Amino acid sequence: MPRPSQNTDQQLVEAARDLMRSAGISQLNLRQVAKKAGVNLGMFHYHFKTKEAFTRRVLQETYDKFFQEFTLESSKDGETLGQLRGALVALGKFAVRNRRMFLAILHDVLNKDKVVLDFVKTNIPRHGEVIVGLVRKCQKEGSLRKMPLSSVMPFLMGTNALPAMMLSMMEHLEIKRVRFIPLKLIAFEIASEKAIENRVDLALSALRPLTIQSKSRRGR
Amino acid sequence: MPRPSQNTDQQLVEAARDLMRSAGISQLNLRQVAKKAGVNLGMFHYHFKTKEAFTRRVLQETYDKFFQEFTLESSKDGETLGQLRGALVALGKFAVRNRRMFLAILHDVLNKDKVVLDFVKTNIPRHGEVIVGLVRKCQKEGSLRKMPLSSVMPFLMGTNALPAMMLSMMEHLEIKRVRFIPLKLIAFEIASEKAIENRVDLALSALRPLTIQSKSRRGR
DNA sequence: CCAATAATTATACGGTCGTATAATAATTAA
DNA sequence: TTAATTATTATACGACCGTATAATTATTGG
Repeated sequence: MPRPSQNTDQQLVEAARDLMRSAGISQLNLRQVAKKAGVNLGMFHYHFKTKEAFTRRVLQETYDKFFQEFTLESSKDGETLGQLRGALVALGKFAVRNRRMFLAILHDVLNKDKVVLDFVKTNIPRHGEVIVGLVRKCQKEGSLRKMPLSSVMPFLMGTNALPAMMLSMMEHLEIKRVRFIPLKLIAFEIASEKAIENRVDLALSALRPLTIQSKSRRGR
Repeated sequence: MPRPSQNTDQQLVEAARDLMRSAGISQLNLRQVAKKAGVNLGMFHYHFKTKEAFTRRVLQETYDKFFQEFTLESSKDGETLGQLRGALVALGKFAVRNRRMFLAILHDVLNKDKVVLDFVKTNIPRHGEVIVGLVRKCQKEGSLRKMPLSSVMPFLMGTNALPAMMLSMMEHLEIKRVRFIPLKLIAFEIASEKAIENRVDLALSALRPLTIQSKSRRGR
């Protein structure tokens, strides 16, 4: 018996997600969103009351799937070092492939958005624990040198996370070339599977025992 | 014969630099800056005309001090590998010490703040070039393995940049502990000079020639 | 002391933004 | 057809921000 809804709430959310990709959630402009969605400005108050509630819903829909998508299921068989390598490569590939999303998350984290914060706080540790466990096991087995985790972990995490972020940021800023080299080429060299694996091997080789210095396992 | 200046321009710049550290340039509020400086709002227009001109000056003064430090520490004499190590350590210390500001700048970059973007685009390459030059020289001299720069550079840059960023972000989010370990302790282990040097040595050792595997130079 | 000059203050203009609300439109059960 | 209910529109309020300006203050050479 009421007037039927035209799902303006969903239209607004989707328009916002589009705009978010280029500008970030922090500088989302409600009038702009409404215009893009072809929906009246007043619908924000009708559906969501406040901007915070609205952005919460936008972020919810954006990040929900993203975080569930990635699970570090390390294969239980093989050497522990090989397992660690596999986990790091998987993490690296995921980071590189979803680099734009990572940058967006970073952006939202810096804006102290509560929704994103909750996601990050619950999801990052989960993956971290897997890596930590494997590193410890390797250290006990002697395949990695004994070093404090506070040194090892940031080092390992940085090997692929930072290249992915740097690349994503350059793309974000639409930088055309670095040192006269086209970004496209650099992107390939940074984001290729081989490059990701190489960086992991590079990092692991640095952590191996000093006595038996050798290349860490190569090839896929 | 005129009324003497109370250097309100400088007071404003310094107040802004303080505020910038916590929130970044992009969300700098002129009324807030004026209040912190104890200077009248109108002085902005008197001294700088526009906000953009003001933030440009703020950034300039902030950066100039940094660059002086960097060039000083990375141009000492000795082996090329030692120079590279010095430059990386200087950069690392710099990144770790000013991690809060780095995060703020990152925030501004993501917000596509025009002033900050101009700055980053013109100044970051300068630091990169120094490192690139040293890496190449090391590779020619044989103290580093020959590898494509596109692999080496992100790897080297990541060793200290990411730990610094991770730490700063955790502080930013007021995370109290990681894996039951107080953040203060972790901060010390990540940000100490020794830790910074260790990470550089770790990274460099991974890049050394495979035949003559040895620890990269230690000590300060 | 006075005129000239530069620095500082108080205040407001115009714009943008999130929010709010009264009026109106569309639908269906009765 | 009408009453009831929900959705949508047009519009405005109030706060904030960068910018602008007229008035006021402090200083010094003549």
